[in-house]
Amino acid sequence: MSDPTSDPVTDPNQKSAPSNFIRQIIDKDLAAGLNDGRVHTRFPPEPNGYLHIGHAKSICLNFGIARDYPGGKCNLRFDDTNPHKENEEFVESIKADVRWLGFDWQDRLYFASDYFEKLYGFAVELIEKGLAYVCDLSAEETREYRGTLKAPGRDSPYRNRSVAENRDLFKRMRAGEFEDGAKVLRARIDMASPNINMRDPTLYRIRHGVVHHQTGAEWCIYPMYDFTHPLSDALEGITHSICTLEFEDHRPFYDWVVAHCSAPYVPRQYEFARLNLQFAVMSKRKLTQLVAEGQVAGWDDPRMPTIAGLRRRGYTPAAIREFCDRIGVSKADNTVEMGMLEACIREDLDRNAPRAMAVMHPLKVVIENYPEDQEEELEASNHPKDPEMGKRKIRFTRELYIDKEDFREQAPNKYKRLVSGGEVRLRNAYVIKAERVIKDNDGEIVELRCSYDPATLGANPEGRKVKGVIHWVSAKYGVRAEVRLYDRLFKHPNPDGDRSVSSFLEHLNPDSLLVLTDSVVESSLAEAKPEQRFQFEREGYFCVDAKDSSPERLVFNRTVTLRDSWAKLEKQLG
RNA sequence: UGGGGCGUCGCCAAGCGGUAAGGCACAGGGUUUUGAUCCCUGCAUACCCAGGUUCGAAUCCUGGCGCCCCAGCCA
Repeated sequence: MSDPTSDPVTDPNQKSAPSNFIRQIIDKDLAAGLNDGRVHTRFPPEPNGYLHIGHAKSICLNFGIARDYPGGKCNLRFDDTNPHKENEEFVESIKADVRWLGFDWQDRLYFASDYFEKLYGFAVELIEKGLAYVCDLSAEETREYRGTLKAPGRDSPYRNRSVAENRDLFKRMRAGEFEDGAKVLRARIDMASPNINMRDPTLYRIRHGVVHHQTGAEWCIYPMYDFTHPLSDALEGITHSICTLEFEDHRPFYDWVVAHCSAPYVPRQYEFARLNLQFAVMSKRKLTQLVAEGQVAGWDDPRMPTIAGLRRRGYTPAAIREFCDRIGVSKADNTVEMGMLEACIREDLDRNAPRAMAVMHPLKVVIENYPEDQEEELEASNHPKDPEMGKRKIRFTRELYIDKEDFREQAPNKYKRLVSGGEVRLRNAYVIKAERVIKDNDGEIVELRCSYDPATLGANPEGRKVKGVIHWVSAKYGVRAEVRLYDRLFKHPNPDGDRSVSSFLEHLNPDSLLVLTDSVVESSLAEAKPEQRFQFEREGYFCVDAKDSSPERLVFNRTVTLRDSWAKLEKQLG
């Protein structure tokens, strides 16, 4: 426990993932002696946004396969063919997130833009073979000529240009002789194909005036994804090119490209179902919108389903990996419940987070029979089941705070906390009894006067049973802190699937963030460092905010609450 | 009146012709100085529907039904 890297749950290299249909395909390929026994995958993000939990599924799949098969490799390759939407910040965030998740691309960091020159060569090859042509149709005309889902398209009037003319025109496209949109290079396949992706898809478009984050102003023509991807895979010797279901009907073109260009290798594409999470949106367009409109504080806002957001929320890499293992990989559309993700982080943090006490809504308690000048240093264990996590000191004083939620003047019999005239155990300390309630002019309870039983430290009281245990913090030694209580960002389980509203934004949960500025935490937390995680007993798991917390002003983010059977019970009681 | 996929418990998901794994959730019970954790127990005579093949079908065949994706010079 002292060395987190020795924990099989924490170390991605010590636990192999459950099998799935893709691994079965690899097993068969290996058994058949394909690919010289190699297993080589790649994770190919476009750097046009931050990675989210859906990407984590793909990362765990691809890097997980590389990890679990002997000699397996997984490349990190940026699919950077559309400079208009991409930038270096996204490149860096993606690298950081993949690393943080615990995966390593070693020396295989690639960019599709690394291959621009080779890609150009392959395009020329297609032209030479009469399999590609320069088309002057406008975007709108191209759409018209394409036909519809049910009706075939028509051949472009430029479809039968000579090889020489195509070669010349394409060269001049590259040289910058034509304006944006004036010409494109298209594959010459079949305008009547029932598969729209085979109706002479665009290979290259002209884009002047954009600075590519990797290639600068070197190019004014950029290859399309469908052309770039299979060739990048081929160039890297990828054996299994794994992508999501929506690319399934692009596969014929993927195979066409590899077959007709003299690529050094024939990779195969396989598709799996992308992840949907309840009460979240996963499309990059929508996540970008949330950030751009300031609906959240940024890509790493703890309410975002991004890797950076989950990290800031307090999720661990191990929990996210575990989640990805548990949800599995299949081809069936799926929407996973939040409870699944929460179960994973609770499981990790229950085992690994040290305990501490923090009072969210402080209510002052004065223990009248505790001498004014007295104080004690008590011991509390950092984990109820793991003695190796050690103990810490906590200060007990005459004045302390408990949570407002833990006291009621009267309450149903099931209520196990403090009530007027009743007793309760202060965790790691004494049993106290509520003697008097002090209220302000509005009738609000502002203070409790209590007595304590000195014989109950580490011992049960004689002759009576104390049902409840509540947490507390010394008023004298406790440290004020800001606590941010996060909840789901949306109040609808499927915010972007509801056609009855004009925008998914209407489903935003107005209570997704509740900031508590007057919380008090035990003094041992004063030194807590950014990203350190704790269980605040009886409340939940919290982590020190990586950006806003400082020794002068501690800020804790709630990762997830503890399971709360009392809340359920109370609801049933009405 | 196109093409490509998918339909097994509330949510994921095994199953690959021999008689329905597992996880999450849920419900009961036990332990507990966290109403947490942990530990037991329960939870699909049933696999979208209907036919058929077979000694035997969630698995094979036929026909339906439902859902998802595709008409960017995005990925």
